[in-house]
Amino acid sequence: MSIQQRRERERADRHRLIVAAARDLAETEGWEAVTTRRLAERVEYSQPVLYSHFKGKDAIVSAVAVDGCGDLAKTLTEARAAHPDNPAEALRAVAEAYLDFAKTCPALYDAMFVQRTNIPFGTPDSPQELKAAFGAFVAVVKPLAGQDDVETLTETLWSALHGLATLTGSTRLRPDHHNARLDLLLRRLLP
Amino acid sequence: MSIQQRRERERADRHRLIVAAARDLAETEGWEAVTTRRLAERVEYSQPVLYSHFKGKDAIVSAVAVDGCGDLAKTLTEARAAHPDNPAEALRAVAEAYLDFAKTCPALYDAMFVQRTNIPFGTPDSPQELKAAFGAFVAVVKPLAGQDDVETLTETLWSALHGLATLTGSTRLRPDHHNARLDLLLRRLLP
DNA sequence: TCGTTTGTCTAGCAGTGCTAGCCTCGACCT
DNA sequence: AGGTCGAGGCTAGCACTGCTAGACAAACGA
Repeated sequence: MSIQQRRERERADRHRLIVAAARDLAETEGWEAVTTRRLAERVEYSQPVLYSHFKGKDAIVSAVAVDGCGDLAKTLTEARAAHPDNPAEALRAVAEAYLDFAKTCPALYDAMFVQRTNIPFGTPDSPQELKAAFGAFVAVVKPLAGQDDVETLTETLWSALHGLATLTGSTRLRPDHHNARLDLLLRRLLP
Repeated sequence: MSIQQRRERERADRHRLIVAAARDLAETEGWEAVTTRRLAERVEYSQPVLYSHFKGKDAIVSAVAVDGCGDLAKTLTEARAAHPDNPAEALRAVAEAYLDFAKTCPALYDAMFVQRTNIPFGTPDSPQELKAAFGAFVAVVKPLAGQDDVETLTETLWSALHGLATLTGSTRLRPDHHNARLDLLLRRLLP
């Protein structure tokens, strides 16, 4: 019995080790550097071991993405909590935290919201980390929604921030004017 | 002299043929299916011929992207021209045309605005097609900008639409509510 | 007609994701 | 305690990727 438990624990540890290594490698050298061979070398196992934990490389990327959603949720929640009595300030803090997250961890952000994935978004069986991240957005939008549907407005705000994050990150927008765009967006979208 | 001209003409034709084949293949089967071998087969030349026209696969993707920007510029300009005396209607038409473009040609859109590229965006030496597409946005935003800087506001609107397009396209937003999000965005961002 | 240039092709390199099949080691049962 | 057996790791290999060196042929200028 206890042997079985120890094995499962070791398995879970190695699972986490793989995800952490993939995330680290991606953030350091970009996703194109994350090959099964290099990843296997990092975790000091041979390549096929990865496939006994994950169905394929895509599944590893997805695991990293879900992991990242947990981090994002935490970041956003903290940003909101810093301004408990000022909805507008809270919104601004959350928006800035979101864009900062995308800027600080571009590869992680890419896995979460850009790369093709089969993580279920916006459905009841979404991973809890994902719901938490979206929930943090909803909480900060709610006081400012007026008569509009909160979830729809939240999705719209999220989309706008996502657009800013990705277009800025891929240098498709003028690098200065970054703050001006955010100011404009928040002032006009959620006054 | 004329021989030289004929050769250059043939080269240009083949250049266009390659770009068109890449675009078609990407749109039909996705970018992951666009390999140099399959592309060479499509244009009925051997693989190394591609490399006498383009520095590498990335350059082919970039050429497709620039090509697509020309199409997008045309689409947006037409959408605006359909409502010459109603700025709000023109904006809505352009926004819808943009999202429709992204939905209809997802692979092309991906090459233009998602994939990593070294096309210079937002600088004086951007390709003319790109400037034209952005110009169409500027034209439609201008009458509604009020006191805000037109270019900054245009970038913000574009970002928001881009966010909607990509998150919708990757099924990260609830599929219904699509129109509700667009309504909300336009009503709040550019009333 | 004879070089020379221009262009295309075959063949191959190093690297990718993924898997078949062997082999070792340790947990079990007698 | 010793034999059995299975979980789990490994080596080796497949079919594919982007890209390139070097052979070869066709078309050009003299």
